[in-house]
Amino acid sequence: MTSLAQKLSTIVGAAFEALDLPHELGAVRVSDRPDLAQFQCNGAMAAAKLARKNPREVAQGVVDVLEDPLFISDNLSSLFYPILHNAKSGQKNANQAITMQAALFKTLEIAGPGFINFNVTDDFIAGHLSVVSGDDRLGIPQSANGETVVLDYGGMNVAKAMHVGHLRSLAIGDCLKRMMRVAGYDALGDIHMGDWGLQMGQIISAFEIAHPGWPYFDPGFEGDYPADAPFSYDELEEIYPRAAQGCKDDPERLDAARKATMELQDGRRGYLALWQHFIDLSLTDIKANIARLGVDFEIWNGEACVNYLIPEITADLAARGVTEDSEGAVVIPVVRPEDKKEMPPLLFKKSDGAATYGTTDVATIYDRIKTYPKIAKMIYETDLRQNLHFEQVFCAAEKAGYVDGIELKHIGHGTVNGPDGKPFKTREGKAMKFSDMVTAVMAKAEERLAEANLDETIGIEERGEIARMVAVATLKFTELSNQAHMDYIFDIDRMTQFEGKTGPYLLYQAVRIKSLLRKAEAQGFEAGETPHFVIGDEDRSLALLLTELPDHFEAAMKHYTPHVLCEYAYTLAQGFSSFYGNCHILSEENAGVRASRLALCALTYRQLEFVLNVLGIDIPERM
RNA sequence: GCACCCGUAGCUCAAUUGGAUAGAGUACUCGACUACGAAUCGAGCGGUUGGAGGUUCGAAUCCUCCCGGGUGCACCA
Repeated sequence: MTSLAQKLSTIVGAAFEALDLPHELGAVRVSDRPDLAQFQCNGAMAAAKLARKNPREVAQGVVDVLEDPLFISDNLSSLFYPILHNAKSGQKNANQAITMQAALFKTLEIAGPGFINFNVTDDFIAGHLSVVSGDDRLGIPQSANGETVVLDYGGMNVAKAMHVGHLRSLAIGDCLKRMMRVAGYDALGDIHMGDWGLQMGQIISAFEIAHPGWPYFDPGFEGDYPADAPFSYDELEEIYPRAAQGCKDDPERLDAARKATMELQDGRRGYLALWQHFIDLSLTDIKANIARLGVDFEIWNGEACVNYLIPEITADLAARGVTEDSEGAVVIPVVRPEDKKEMPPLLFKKSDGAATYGTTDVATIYDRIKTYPKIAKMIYETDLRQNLHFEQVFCAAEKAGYVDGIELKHIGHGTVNGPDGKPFKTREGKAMKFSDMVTAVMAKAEERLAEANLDETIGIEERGEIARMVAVATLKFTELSNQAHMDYIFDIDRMTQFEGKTGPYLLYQAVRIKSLLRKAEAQGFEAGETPHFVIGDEDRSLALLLTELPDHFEAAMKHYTPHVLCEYAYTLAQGFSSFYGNCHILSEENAGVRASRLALCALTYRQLEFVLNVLGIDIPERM
């Protein structure tokens, strides 16, 4: 099963092959001139360039092959089972072949410098949609077979409040994970918390200054440390920026922080106990935040999780001759032979022996390979500014020979700016907290729900849940519909308009279909399991849209670009809304047409639900 | 200094990776709720794709130079 355009590509590709031209040049796609045709193939022009021929002549040659009645029946009839199943196999004759050819193409013509334009018959569209309707995967092929993919996103820091920027990594990473699963991978999200660097030493030593009497700081203490932290998460979150600033201003405090970091990494008991409080408190906060967003992780590792592996890896890297000493530190030179530009070496260990994020990132790759024997990809979703770092880490892992046959991919997102185009700040000049942002959007959604004439049977609880779903749809859809690598303008007022190209629009259309289908059922109308589609002028554009899903999914997979799916979801929702406004569905008197239109609605709903699900957006029953 | 990213309609963004007449949303102006939910639909307005060259049947996309904005270059992550 594939898209309709891919089916056509198979036919046209075979036609190119019949002329000794590359099969791929027969690629057919939805036309970008719908006034001229439904589908187009541009390969004749590329082929003409290769063969140094006139493009229109090449195109004519392809069209001649396609118009040969025997061509399709001889080569490709198996592809068209649904519309051709009336033809008895093994009984091909010229008449029947003509029938098959005519059953596919309504028009077939050459335009401009050598475009081949196609219109297909309504029966062909109908047959295709019947098959799609009967397919659990809606025509999307499975491209993987249970290989493991680890996605590293979120990257929240311990003791540091989540801010608006985390929405980017969370939404994109989670969506990529869902895409990978649909494709057939065993995809695992790793939060990979920032819990092991100098910041930890900074906080520890700040506490040591403030509370020197705590048992965590007594080297001779041998008892049990308190199970609960003697400070709250809010206090922790507040102490961090002060500690960081303190180290900036005072070299002695910085030294103390460095020393504390190293001792923590060395396993000093009291520090570890204190550090565990940081983790516990931070996790509680993080889990509450991501639960509201509907995002989750399978792997709750942090940088610290590979600490025990560092001696082993350090030795291994040295044995492989990958590391070098440099100014007392251990580094990995990472210039690839083919690279022209200079690249600074990866700092693997600081001169005082402490680990950096270079250390833990390389160690994590090593660890994942051992933990997941079927690993095929590691995908990192972080701020774009870490680009160089990941290039270095990936190159180091390659040089060490850890990642043969494994794809390492960094997907960077741009900075979050305010409406003024500068890095986002609240009116008070502070970074907006993630939780405040979600709360604000939810409040707007509640407000909007209060204005709407909602069904009185919707209770306060359901209304709250609907508001949450609308808020999540808003946040994720605005986030995901931008390309990741672009800087991002965060404008909460614009975001909460809930009109036009927004998450709530998609929910609204989906809810409308759901409501319609409920009514249909109540009236005893059914589309049936393998619906028979009747495509008329009012149905055609929606029907054609419904043939496209696999193409968009494939494009999003290939380039790791969720915004392609957002675009399709919106186009489909809009196509439905237009269809809905233009024709009778329940009130259609012709039973066959009515059943077909209901089946179009049902299929639209399934596709919308599917895409929204991949985007991480849930649909309410009503709104 | 070296490297990377960005510049498209007033604003926010697309453009199937080199295809035809550069598309959406928003804002603005009209029009449509006694057929199924108006958070909707239809129509109009809006462009020298930052600029200049080049490559070719064809460029927002590729190459060169320039302008403007942002970012990164080992002991923070």
